[in-house]
Amino acid sequence: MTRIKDVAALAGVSTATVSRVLNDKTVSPDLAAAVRRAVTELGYTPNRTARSLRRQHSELIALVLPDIENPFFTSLARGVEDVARTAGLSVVLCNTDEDVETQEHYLRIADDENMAGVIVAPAGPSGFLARLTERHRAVVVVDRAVADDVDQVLFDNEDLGRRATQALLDRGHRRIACVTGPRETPTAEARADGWRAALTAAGLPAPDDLLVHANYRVDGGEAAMTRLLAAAEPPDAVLATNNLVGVGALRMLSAERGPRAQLGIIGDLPFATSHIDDTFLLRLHPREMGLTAARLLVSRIRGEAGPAQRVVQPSRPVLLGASPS
Amino acid sequence: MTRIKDVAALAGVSTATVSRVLNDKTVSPDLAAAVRRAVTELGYTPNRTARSLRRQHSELIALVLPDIENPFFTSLARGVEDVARTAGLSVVLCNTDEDVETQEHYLRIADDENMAGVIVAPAGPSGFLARLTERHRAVVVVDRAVADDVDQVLFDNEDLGRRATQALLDRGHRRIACVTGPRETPTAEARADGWRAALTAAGLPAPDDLLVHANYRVDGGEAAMTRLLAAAEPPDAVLATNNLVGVGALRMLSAERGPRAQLGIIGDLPFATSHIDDTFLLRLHPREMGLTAARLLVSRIRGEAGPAQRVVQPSRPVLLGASPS
DNA sequence: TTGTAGGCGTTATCAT
DNA sequence: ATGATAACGCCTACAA
Repeated sequence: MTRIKDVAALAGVSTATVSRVLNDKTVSPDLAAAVRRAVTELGYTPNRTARSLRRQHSELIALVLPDIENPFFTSLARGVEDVARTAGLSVVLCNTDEDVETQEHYLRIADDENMAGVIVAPAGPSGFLARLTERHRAVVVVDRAVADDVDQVLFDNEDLGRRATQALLDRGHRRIACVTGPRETPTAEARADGWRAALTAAGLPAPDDLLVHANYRVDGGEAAMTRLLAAAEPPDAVLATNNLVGVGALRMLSAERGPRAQLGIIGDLPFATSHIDDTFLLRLHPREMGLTAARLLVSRIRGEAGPAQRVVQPSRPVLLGASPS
Repeated sequence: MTRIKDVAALAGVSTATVSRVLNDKTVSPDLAAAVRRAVTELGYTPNRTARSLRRQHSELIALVLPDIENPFFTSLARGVEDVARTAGLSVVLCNTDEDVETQEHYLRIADDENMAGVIVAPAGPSGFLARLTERHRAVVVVDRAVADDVDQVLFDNEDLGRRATQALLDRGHRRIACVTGPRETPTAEARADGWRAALTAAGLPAPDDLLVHANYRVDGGEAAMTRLLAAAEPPDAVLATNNLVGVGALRMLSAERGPRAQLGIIGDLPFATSHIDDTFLLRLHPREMGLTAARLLVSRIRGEAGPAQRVVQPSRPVLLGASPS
């Protein structure tokens, strides 16, 4: 295992000089050259543990996500990675499984490992970030709003719900159901609010039996769709407010015979196994949300950022059908 | 920021004693109690950077994957996580995007961060593990065989290809095509070999025009299926040798009118948007592969493991249709 | 510009 | 069983 002192010995300089070369401080060209030669010859790379102990922060950032199996979040992760790598940071992905304790666990590790910063899509209620912000750690929240005074990158969820519903109205549908997430989930509620607002604005009722609170996963979408299709007065269109319930809804619908309900989905379906030309998609581009969040975090780590800000991640026009991926 | 010396001061002992309590060494009960009280009162958690500098290894393990957006690998990651957490280790997920250089980058970081071990599904040719094994780091390879003398958890890929093909033969199909990955990809080749072996064993030809080397992603499956369906003599059954090309194949097939080819897929389709009762699935259970790999890694980290071994991850009987997820 | 030396927070060795 | 202390590898005053 080669250390900085080995490099120093080989180059005939002090460890301080080696360190300076490695960190682009002022060193005379000839010595710098000698050091670099020694570095390549030995294949030396600095011990990051020692470096981060000394500097009081590492070159790692934590990306804390509630569900790593959801393509929305993996795509977001790709965006974060792209920015981080060009900034010389490495991304550490942590999966909380929507569990507040696991989330605490990972946030604590990020802290104890002196990580440079954290990007988190929070599970559960807010307030958990106090310890991190108190320690002046760089923190960016994505996808789900919190009350804390930190940078946040969010969708305008009510607007998403409204626009997706409007697209269904524009197609002439009048009895439009909404499948959303659990009552305690703010994004799910906001998107459902948008659905309600759009219907109301169009002078239509938004009866309770057309709003289904599912579990926001594939099986939730299946169950909700089954229930809606079996109703006395089935809807002629359905809005699924996230990608997973959209998958479930589509799956049930594909088995249906006779007149099919029109489906609208807020989200993307990269692994659709059927052509979905007849489905409205309001694509969210989570990758760009990741890019935005990472850029924000990097500037905060570098101390270039001002007061905490909330960025509303723009989304695109509603599309009919999905281009693959 | 509270340090071990703060705890020591509050408990009226030396830092050495605090450290001993934290690491379950022998300490008199009363002093231990005092220390624990001080720890909770201050909310102290050890600085992991300092700890790992001293101990020469951290409590992190790296999971280096070629494509974090592929559900196969996210599911594998979940398995690794489950074992790691109960062993007191935290998982760091790294995405190489099938790029050898990026892989090198992350493996180097794992080394420089003194991580306790690495689980890697290798991108590109073998030999890249030399540095890690030389340094006696704990390493487990998953999914893709390498020549290095390290623990490996693999499928018997040729057997997978054979069994999946046999299932199609059992259904009476005779003209069976195979859509697999690029020529340089060993797992893709091995599964195709299995396809060929099954056909040969059944006394059937395995002509070149029935074997398509696709790019092993969704669009590859689409392109391959398009080509096969447009052929002068289209197959009456198609084997897709991984989940992503399976998705693409299914997508094209779902648009097809008239007599549909029977599809067999090696892999799972957690996000299928259609009912796929008429598709053969040979499910791989990547989560269990992750469990196996992580158990192996943990025992190696603890020094309990013997010589490097290759574990063949069992798979299940071919299923007709998929139960969701 | 370069070198010397102290310290980041923890654990392990060596006395007691 | 407990405490003082050195060491892990690096960076950065400070001195020269």
